[in-house]
Amino acid sequence: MTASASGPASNPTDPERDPNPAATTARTPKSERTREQIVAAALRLFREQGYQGTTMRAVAASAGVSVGNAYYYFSSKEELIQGFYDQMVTDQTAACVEVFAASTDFAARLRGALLAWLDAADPYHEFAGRFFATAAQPDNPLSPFSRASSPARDSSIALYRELIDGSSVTVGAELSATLPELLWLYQLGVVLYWVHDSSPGTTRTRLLIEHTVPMISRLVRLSRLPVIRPLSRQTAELVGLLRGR
Amino acid sequence: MTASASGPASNPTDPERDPNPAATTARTPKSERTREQIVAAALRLFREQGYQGTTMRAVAASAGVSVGNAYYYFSSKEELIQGFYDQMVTDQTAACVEVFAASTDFAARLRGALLAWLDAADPYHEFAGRFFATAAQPDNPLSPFSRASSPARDSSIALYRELIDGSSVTVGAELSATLPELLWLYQLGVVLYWVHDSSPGTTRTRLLIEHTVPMISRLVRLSRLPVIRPLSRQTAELVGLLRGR
DNA sequence: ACTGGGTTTCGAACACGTTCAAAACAACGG
DNA sequence: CCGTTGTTTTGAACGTGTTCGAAACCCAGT
Repeated sequence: MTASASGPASNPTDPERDPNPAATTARTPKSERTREQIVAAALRLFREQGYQGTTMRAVAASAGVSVGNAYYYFSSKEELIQGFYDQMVTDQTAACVEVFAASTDFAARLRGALLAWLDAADPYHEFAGRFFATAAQPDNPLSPFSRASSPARDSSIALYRELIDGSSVTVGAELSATLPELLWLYQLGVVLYWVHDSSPGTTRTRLLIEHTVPMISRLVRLSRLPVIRPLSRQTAELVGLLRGR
Repeated sequence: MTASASGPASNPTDPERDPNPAATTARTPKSERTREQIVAAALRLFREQGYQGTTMRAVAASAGVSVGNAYYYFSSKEELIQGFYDQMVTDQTAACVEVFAASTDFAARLRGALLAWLDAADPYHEFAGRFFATAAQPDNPLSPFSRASSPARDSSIALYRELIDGSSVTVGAELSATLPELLWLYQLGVVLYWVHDSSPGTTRTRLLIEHTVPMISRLVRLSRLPVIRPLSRQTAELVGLLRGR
């Protein structure tokens, strides 16, 4: 990690280099090919040698390009991780089609969605630690809250919207709008735990899911109770307040 | 960041170099002096130039030692951050003495404790991002959940125990044991938000506190209600289950 | 004083992420 | 074909975190 010479914010003019992040479509000519080769090589090496163990020189060599060329497409090593991120959302969404078709029970659907994420992420468990660490940095474009990852975030939230709407549960009016976002936050928490989970087969995380899903489900149902209603309202307000960074 | 040559776990035998982390006591001879000079220089530079902007060479020079010597005491640049961490807990605890003396109202005390943390951490806001990022790494000794930071964690949890016990609130039996730990987790969440908060004067974080403290307070009181009790119990169980990593 | 072993300090050397100026290539108008 | 202009590719060079073998220092035991 090299310091950025002078000021804090490095490049003053940033005229958007990235052509298009659309998944597999070959938008621009076949430079898209090179890009894919690089990200593929990176993910493979990350899986095999971990994040730290993978050098940019190795990625470039493995992709059959020069180091400089890798940097032409990805402005840093961290940015290569976006590939991983995208793949997670894609895989989870795909797996959820089946899950959602199987049951309308809220808890079952929530459980399924989380397990789907876990399955998709499993091969990258070791390297995910490094990933979420860098992603946790505020200014970092990879942060789950950042501008740059809003497409991934939005589609993840949309997934939870679908999870709720297709389920048999009735959500109180106050929470209805914000519940998907809350569930997304909950998933973030589970992921955070998973990252730290070194138990064989990530048993602990699965335990966490088995135990928390019923609690969430119960909470959602309770949210309509008169005693709880103010809390629901406050929660919804809070989310609204804190959003829009 | 250099790769660790061969396997994932680097050094096979790790015969504990660190003499003793006790705060300011000059335990071993006056090598302790050097250590302090280094950490002081580091914190100062971090504050002035940020984490990235501070080079190990600069830290060493500013402390009047050689680069190699700095590495004799701290095995990495990240490890220098422990100094920051320790200072936070110390400052917060000190400030809370006054806060706790001033009121027995649960919400007031909780609010005060959080604001105390905020005040202590404020000068390091920019650099805190980098800090928590690396701290978020599972294997990292700086992780708030790790073995290495258990003293800091324990004393933080103890602080919350005191906060509760000295307050006028009555906690349900099920939650009583685990509530301090839960509050510590809550604080972790606030800190996480603070790290990402770029509003002037960290207004947003203060808003978050003003809004969530009453909610927490309400939740704690509700925790004894018959409808909620099972949830409290489950929560307590969960914490017990997941602890003991 | 001298010796020997431990601790502390040094700074050159290394590996890696990143940058940059220039070369190679592609596309197109004459 | 030849220039011109824009895109892609290259690899040497730079700055930084980190390592390592050797020097300097300290201090008890003789």
